[in-house]
Amino acid sequence: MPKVAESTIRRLSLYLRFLEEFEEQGIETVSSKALAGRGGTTSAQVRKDLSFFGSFGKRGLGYSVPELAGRLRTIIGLGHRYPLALIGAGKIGSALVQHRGFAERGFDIAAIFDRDPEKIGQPWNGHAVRDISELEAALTAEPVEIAVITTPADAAQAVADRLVAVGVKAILNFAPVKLDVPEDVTVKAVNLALELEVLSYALTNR
Amino acid sequence: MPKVAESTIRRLSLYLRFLEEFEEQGIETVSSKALAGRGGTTSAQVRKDLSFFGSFGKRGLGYSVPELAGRLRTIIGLGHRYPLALIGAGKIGSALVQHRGFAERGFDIAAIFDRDPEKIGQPWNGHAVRDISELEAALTAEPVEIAVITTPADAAQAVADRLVAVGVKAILNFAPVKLDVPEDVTVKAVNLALELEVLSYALTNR
DNA sequence: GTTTGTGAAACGATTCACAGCT
DNA sequence: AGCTGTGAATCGTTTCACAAAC
Repeated sequence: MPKVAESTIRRLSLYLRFLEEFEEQGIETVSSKALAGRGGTTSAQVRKDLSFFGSFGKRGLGYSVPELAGRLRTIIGLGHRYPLALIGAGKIGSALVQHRGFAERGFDIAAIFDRDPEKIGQPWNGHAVRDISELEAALTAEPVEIAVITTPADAAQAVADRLVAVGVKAILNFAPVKLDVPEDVTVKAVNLALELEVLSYALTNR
Repeated sequence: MPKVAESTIRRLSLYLRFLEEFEEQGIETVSSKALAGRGGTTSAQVRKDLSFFGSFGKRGLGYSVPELAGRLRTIIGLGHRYPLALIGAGKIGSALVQHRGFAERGFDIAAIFDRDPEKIGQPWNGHAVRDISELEAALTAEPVEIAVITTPADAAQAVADRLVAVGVKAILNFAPVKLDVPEDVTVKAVNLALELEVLSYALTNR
């Protein structure tokens, strides 16, 4: 398996989106230049990104839109749907559950856990909220590979430990703490206030 | 003004958080090693990051916690609060409005706009939703530097154009499209499905 | 003639290692 | 003795440029 930078993978995901748009429009063939123009990159970058995984184009012609889309789905691992566990039935959790973009891209929220007795058992955005104490039982019966943590910061590490114990291998973490996990578990952190601080810096330094 | 990588700015924001924790604990002085251990980096990285902006430490001793925190606030531009305009009173918007982390870090949602007549004028998470047609008038009367776009993809570029026209200089964009803006306007994109796809890739390639 | 695929070159970020203060 | 600040070395990513394929 080639060792590839995350920035490359992110661009591949974007290329896939563009290819799907081209597919809808019935466009059969696309050049690296056209793909690059659609996102904010260069044709050389597109070709280099793809070259890590193989050679999918025809010289002089470009890439077959459906073929390249299929290849990218395979590379990224989108050949099947992913059930997700969501821990934390709060504001962000609610937004994610309702978020159309997840299901559209193959990610289904399959189980929701919270600690708050007022929420447990209640219907919530069309799902039932389960008691966090059932986490082990539920995720043993129906395992997931990916979990999303939207708990407060002080609960996140304990939740992560329990997820890892039941075999979760990837975590999307919205809690503003660095999670400590075994190295075969992948964590992606999303920190919204941090993004605003980057904007603040940009505003300040002009 | 030094030209500094975004990755450096992101780490500075994290260092500031850690310093604030140390401050609460009454810790007076901290070494680059201690700051590094708290986030996931190295002491050399911490010192290099700070060195772009000056020399704030004492050799043999480390950094004064309150002083360094103050310096970082100045560098990042957190010396004052930022009013934000939010465009799109949907699920993600709702989560952001309620999100404690924004206000905690100095960002206040000051105006919310939507296109949906059912939402306009309604109280919504403690704020009033205004008609998007009032955007120019409202943001001229009370300008903001930073706006957050949570509209559907197909509305985002038009909204961005209007924001730029009323002087917005930084945009946090949750719509899954690349925004085209003048080069003096900074855009940060947040694409949640993309983060899951990065996890999918990691799961697939082991 | 056009566009890919890819080594080589350029660029950028991180890590090293040590001189210089306290 | 301990820890910072920083030039130099290393490592990784992007861009260039061109031969090969169609």
